Amino acid sequence: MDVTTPPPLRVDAEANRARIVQAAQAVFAEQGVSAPLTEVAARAGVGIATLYRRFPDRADLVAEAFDDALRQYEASADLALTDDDPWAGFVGLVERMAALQAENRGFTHLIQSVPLGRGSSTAARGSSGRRELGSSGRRERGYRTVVEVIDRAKSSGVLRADFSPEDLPVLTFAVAGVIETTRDDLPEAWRRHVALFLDACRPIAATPLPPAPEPIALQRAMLRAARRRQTRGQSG
Amino acid sequence: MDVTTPPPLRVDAEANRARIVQAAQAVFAEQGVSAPLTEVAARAGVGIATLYRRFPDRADLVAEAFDDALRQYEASADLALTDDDPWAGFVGLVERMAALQAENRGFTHLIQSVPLGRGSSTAARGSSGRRELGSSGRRERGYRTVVEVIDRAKSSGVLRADFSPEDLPVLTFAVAGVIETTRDDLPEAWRRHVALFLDACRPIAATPLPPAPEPIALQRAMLRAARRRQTRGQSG
DNA sequence: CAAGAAGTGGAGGACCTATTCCGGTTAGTG
DNA sequence: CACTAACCGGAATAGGTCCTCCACTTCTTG
Repeated sequence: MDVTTPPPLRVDAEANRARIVQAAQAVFAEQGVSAPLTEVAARAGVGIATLYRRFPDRADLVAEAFDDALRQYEASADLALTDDDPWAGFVGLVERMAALQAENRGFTHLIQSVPLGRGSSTAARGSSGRRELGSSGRRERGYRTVVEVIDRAKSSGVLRADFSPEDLPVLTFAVAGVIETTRDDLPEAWRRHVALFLDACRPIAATPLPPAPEPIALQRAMLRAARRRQTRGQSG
Repeated sequence: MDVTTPPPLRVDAEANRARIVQAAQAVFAEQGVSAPLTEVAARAGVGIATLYRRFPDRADLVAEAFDDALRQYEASADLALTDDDPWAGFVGLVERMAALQAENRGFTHLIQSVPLGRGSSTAARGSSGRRELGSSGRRERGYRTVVEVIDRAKSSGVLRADFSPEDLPVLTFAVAGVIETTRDDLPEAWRRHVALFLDACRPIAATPLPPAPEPIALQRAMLRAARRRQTRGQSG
């Protein structure tokens, strides 16, 4: 797939492209990925048509705009695995993920928008035009590391045995709900909810739980949510 | 305030009014309180103008449409207080509240839309035209009971001492986030998150927590969220 | 049963965003 | 420097929702 490399852009076009991505980062961070594209174009100082020519699909723009954030996610997972204390690593990971969501409104959307393993829009083009690891690949690798962090914590006995990797995406949805509602007036409210969640993760707190979500269904749910966000805005 | 009772409606108007409320219940439950009012009107079999004449403000319609749900909330709290086992009462309350959110998409919005103590749109009119306890009053009484449930559980030593009544509204936001994302593909996913939350509520799980939200700021956040939902839809 | 007050429906104006079209502009090349 | 392919910006088209206005209909009452 993708045997032909796209022709390089004219230098002015490449510059505009970069400015669009930069503007998108700012706008999406503030308003989420459903922000009006006209605003992205305006902030980039280009016409709306230019934006559409370069990114026919909003998802393409999103994927590229959040490459940095995704890198941080990846780094967070790696860092967690590095920690000598498996519990501290797990806690740090969970807290950093939530913090990323709080800092960057679009991160929540991204982490759901690019689930593990898709086919299309995988290759992102860097500012130089070289091919790089796409968002999808990055997200996938990140998730694999997360699973390792969880496994390590479980086998060290510091994380309850019935904890499931699928619990983290669900926490992501929950944190998104808290942040969405409290962003302006209680920007730190999510911390306490996360802290409670972490208390529940210790073996000593364990009581029987309802079954963890089916991974495939979870993925479907995330995809559907992403699609919803994309479709929205064009109406209500 | 409100010294003059509004004149009674014509019988056909009263019938239409009832049909609008009924339609609103169904539509809001399915789509949330930001659902297009044209759909409510259509399902009620009346013109859009009729709806607006009777409910100039969307919030008025919401308050009345969810009177039943609010009654269930109140009943849930009462029931929890009745339970012999303070812990079982608390657990039941939390689970029922989340279940109400899952069943009725608008409930989440309502419980945030009518916070403790406002002034206006307090008096709802029953189908007979009599004045009744308004949504606001109902919600306020319900919340008082919730606080009692929490206090009882804490003084019995079955609920961690640093638990705060404000943690429940925040849980509501979190559950809303989970349900919003998983409704179609994992309709039961919220149960596990709630179960984890409950595990965290036991004294044995307690570790130091970040401070609980300021009640006044929490209320502001809820109001703002309600306003956001109201303003939305007219654009994006 | 005949005013006339009360109520009704749907068209229309105001917003907002997405997406395309096209005449004008500019970087790159020989 | 001249020419062309690539590029650009903004206007225009296409939805979708909110809310108001107004000519028409239907209860109610004397």
